Amino acid sequence: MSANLRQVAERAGVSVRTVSNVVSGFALVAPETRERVQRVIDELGYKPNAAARHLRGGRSGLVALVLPEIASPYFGELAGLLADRAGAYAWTLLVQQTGGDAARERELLDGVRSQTVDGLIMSPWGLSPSDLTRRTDSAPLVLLGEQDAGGLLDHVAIDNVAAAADLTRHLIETGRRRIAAIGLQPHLVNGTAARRAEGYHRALAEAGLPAREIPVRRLHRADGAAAMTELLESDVDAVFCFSDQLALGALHVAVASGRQVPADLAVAGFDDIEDGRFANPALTTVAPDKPAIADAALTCLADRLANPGAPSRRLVVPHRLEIRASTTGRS
Amino acid sequence: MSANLRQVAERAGVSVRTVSNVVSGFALVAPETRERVQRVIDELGYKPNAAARHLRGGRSGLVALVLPEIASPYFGELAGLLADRAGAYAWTLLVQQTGGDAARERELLDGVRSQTVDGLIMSPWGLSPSDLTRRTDSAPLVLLGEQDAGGLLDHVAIDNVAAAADLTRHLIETGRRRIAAIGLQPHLVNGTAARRAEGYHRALAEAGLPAREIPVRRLHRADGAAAMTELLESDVDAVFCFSDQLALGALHVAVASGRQVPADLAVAGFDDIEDGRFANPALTTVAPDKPAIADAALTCLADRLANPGAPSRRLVVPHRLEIRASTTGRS
DNA sequence: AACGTGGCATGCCACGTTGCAACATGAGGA
DNA sequence: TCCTCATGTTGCAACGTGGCATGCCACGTT
Repeated sequence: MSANLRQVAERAGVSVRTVSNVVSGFALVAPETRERVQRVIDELGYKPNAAARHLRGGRSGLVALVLPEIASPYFGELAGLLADRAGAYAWTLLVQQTGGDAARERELLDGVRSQTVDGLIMSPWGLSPSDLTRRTDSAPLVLLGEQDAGGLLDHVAIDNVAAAADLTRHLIETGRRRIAAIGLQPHLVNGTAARRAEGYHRALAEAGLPAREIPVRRLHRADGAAAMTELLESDVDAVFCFSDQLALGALHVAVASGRQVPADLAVAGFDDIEDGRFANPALTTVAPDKPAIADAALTCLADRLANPGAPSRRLVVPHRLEIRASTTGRS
Repeated sequence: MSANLRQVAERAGVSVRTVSNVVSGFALVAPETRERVQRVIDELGYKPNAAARHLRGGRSGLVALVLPEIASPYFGELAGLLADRAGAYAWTLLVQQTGGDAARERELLDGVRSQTVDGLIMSPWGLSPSDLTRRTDSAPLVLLGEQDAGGLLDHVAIDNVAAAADLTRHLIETGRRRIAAIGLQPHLVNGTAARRAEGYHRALAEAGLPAREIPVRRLHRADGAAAMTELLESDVDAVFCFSDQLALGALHVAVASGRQVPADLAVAGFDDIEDGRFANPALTTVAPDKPAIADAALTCLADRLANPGAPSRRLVVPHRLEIRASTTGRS
């Protein structure tokens, strides 16, 4: 059991209030008093009680990161960046997994634990815009990924349409003509996959090429592998997967079944997860600026907390194409 | 701003205490009173205030997961399992990254945020046993991975010596004779790599084969790639990496430089991360029972919380060998 | 000598909850 | 009739902190 303000105060021969002033460092305290109190603080190993501060001040210093699954490399990398950078805002990150389940997302959005946190950073999959805007909880919320919530909520995303079009154009430039896309999720409300599909279609239309789409249930490697197995029977010469995980699953099946990548078949992904850089062959992908996403999300949350009434913002973060061996053949 | 007990009490015409009884569900409350109060609770959307509960009861419902980096697939997968299972204990997971830095680990071990949490689950890299036992904070602590803390702390691990020996024997059985190991971290106090090295040496000694060790700074793919680059000049016919990430980096370099895996060179890892299953070729590895690790850690923490004075335990979790194409050639 | 000023220090209170002990009520037994 | 007991219900106190208003003192000014 750690010491409290009262014990420090008694031992230092000052009032509780003065110790509080020393601890928070703000108010007027005579240098010698401050020093004496500080000595007692060190002696007793006093640490401010977070629960009391939270109750008194209304801030917990916690931010919830709500995402489908932390084990997914893209979210893992993002979580790492967020956790590191949260320190600059005196925040600690708390992880909530939803599995992409709409009911669970709604529950987390609106309460249970949300009283505990100063804000939420969320990547919703199953929630509709109306779910998002209808929420009753008042904790600031920043969305990751594209969510059309009628411009009523803060969110941070890359330009998915442009990115997908860029990547598709790259495939066309390397001579591919029968380019399939893996990764539409018709059962989800989440707009991200739809945006990427839009970019894919746009680039194909420009070049007068046909589209071919394979929907998936989830974005795991196994889904990419299953989709690729299906595609092996057709004569596609390129596959654009809407996530690197899908692409790695597809790549595995393609290579394992004897296809030459990229000679026979180009494979490209999205997200620039570390696995892709070390895949065989290395995976061409769209690389969102993840540090920028993390910074934007935290800054946005901090701004919202400081100014709850401000108009909501849509922050667009840069991305770039990472051309690697899986589409160009140079290793 | 959410309603509090007092407002519910006033509206329901009962005392604050009775509402509290209804909310916590335990004490004696007449069915009709309970129903009336419950109606008001729903009406006002009352949610218990976590800060006040924490202050009053001393429990926050938070458990800190302290690890080197959440973006590392092994830790990411483990964090996902822990986050999911924590719900069964009414816990929420909070993530703290150390980067493997000893000073940061010590800081997290002993305070700052630890007042906030009911317990810590930690995977230390840089801390010595004496650092671990010398800590002043009283929050229950469970260590992940092998840590020789003089038997004074709870920890959960697989039998790393046996696992490494098993894997090395598998390599020998497939005809390998010049087996290198990548992954010793001489600069770290962390005992895990040393245990794996011990198993590796033991199996080699049994077969009368020579050892060859390449130390690394970290366990990232890039480190495995660098180590493999070094090894390419020698004539090893198998590489045992102490993590799948190292192995994937090594595999990438080996394949990219034209080696036939597994014909010319077998590559094996440790951890059974998902990437390895979909690598080209798929990666042979030691698969710790991760769900069991997560369960053991949480149970252990809960037990310790219930009974702070109990003797500390070392929980050994099962593992198994996952033989895949990177060592056997069957894909 | 009286007054004003500014630097320090303090006491009181409230944040929302739950443990504890006490109290009200009505039923049942001596 | 009185006492006991079980069932419901209640008020008080305390967890540790920070905002607010005020008190105190020394010093400089009028």
